[in-house]
Amino acid sequence: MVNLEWYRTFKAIYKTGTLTGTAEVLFISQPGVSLHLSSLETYVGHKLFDRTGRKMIPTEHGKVLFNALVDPLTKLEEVEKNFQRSTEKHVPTISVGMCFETFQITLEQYVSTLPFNLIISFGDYPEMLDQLDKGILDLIITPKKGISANIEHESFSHEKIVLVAGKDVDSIAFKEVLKTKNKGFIEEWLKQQKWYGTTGDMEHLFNFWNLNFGKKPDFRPNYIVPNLNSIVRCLSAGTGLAVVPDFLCHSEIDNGSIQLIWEGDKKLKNTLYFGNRKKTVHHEEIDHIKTLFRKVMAR
Amino acid sequence: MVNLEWYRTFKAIYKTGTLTGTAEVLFISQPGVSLHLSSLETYVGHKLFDRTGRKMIPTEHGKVLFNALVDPLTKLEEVEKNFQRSTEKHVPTISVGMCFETFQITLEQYVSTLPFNLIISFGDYPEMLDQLDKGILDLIITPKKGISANIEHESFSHEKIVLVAGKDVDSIAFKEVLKTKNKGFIEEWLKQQKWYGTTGDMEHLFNFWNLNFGKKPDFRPNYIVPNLNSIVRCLSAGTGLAVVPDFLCHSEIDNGSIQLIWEGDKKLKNTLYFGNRKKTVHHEEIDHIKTLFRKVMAR
DNA sequence: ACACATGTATCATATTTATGATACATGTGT
DNA sequence: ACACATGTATCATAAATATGATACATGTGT
Repeated sequence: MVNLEWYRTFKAIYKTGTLTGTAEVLFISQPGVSLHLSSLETYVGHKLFDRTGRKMIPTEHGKVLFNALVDPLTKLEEVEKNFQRSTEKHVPTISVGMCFETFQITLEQYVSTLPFNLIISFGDYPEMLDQLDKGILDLIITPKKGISANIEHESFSHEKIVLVAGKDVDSIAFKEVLKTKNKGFIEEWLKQQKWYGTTGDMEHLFNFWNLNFGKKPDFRPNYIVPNLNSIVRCLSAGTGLAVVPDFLCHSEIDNGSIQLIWEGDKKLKNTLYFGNRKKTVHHEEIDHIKTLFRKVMAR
Repeated sequence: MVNLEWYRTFKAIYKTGTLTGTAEVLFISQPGVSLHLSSLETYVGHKLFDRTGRKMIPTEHGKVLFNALVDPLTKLEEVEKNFQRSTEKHVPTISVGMCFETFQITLEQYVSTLPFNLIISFGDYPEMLDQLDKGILDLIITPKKGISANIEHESFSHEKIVLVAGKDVDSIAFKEVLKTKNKGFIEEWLKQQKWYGTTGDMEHLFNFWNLNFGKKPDFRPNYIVPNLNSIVRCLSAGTGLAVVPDFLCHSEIDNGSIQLIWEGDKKLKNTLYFGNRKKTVHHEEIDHIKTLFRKVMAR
């Protein structure tokens, strides 16, 4: 098996052009460098440098190898810097998992202001929970609590799944229909309208329909757009209906570009939780993000 | 300095959960694994695993470290596979440098059909030439020849920098103006029109104007779009003028959605070259790409 | 053309690192 | 509660690796 140190030495030779220089850079002896290189050359089965008078010139194979490993190797060398036992703080990286739509209307606007690095990861909730436990994620925003003992959940807001419409939709007429309390009428009126949906999940629409009409919706949305925020933007154009979490369109409802026309007979409401490991070295950063969330969600 | 092998061992411990298992996976002894881990722990200054009865449980620091290094480390471990002295061929990766617009109208459509991996790199020509020499690129498409002895150039096509217009532009009128051969008239007529430009370089327009009017253009384009292909698409809508390389809009000119209204009094013409290292292990793949280019450029 | 500066390869030797043997620790099943 | 399976830590020792000294090679400047 190739010794990873050979790679480091190889890269340094490639950069410095001499074994002596490499030795100085890596704080090892020149014969050691020579040894590393010859070991690597033997291993890969190709000469990697042409030894000219003063300089090591990479061969074609050397160039190919170099390109194959510079990027990951450089990144790996960087890792060390973040772990030196030093007093100087380094900028940590926080990984947060949530659904795409939530990110767009909450954190996105603040990303550039964060005093640490951020990785947003989109995925489904059980997977996110697993990754949180494994340490791949540091914080998740989810409507479903997990059961792991290492993870603490904290509710911070609610989402209501509601029926919204563009401002040009005749909500007065719909109110009249609602007043009849006749499920058949209501359903029929709704099915007459133009509906929006997303490529991925129809979960909200299914649940909403199921809760209010006791069955699956027997129609397909007329327009399929990439995500829930696209729906909100489309509705803002004037017409159409969709079932979405209310917090995704608070501002649009407030300024009148979208109407909340029905919260449902039985209301569909989820609690939103923060989830993070109880033990974490990133409490400060996580709290920072939580604060931003609370600010955005409290309107 | 950390020994990169410690990382490999650390990752394996994280994955297997035991030192013994790690030893088997890495073909080293269990005490060796123990040594690597304790060395790494000493170095980073934190315990990385809790030793429970049967399993190594990563500590918070262990999780953070793991996340910091899995990706690059895994990639680095992959490198080895591509260099084993084996008879089985592996899929090579070819790096090609060219300008963004050229890529879009030539290679883009064939990318999925290539029997090798491809990395397209966009940059300026001198830099690309340098990277070609260093082995970071394997092939470049450029209008400027370099001088390095290791690099061979081959002309394969030409580009004419021409004045094009949307189909609704009154080219008959412009022909009349051209007939006057009065530079002032021509310039005036052109400046009356709506012009397109790109965010980045105005080089084509500058050169064209300079060659035909002996000065810099004293107006700014009315519409600034991201790249030359955007210009072509915008012009296809009907109106507007732009100076672009002809090969970017061959098909649009042919089908009449764009008019080539002036090649200039003095023609602005570049030769396009392939550039690659004379010594390369990727001749076959490079020839494949060259063939595609010749096919696209010959119309 | 020469001395010199710069750089690589090869030794014997020193140091580091890995190993096998084994003691010790902790869950598991009866 | 006990024996046993599974796993880690710690030795002395073996093997691998790194080092300093030095020979050798090749450009550079006078």
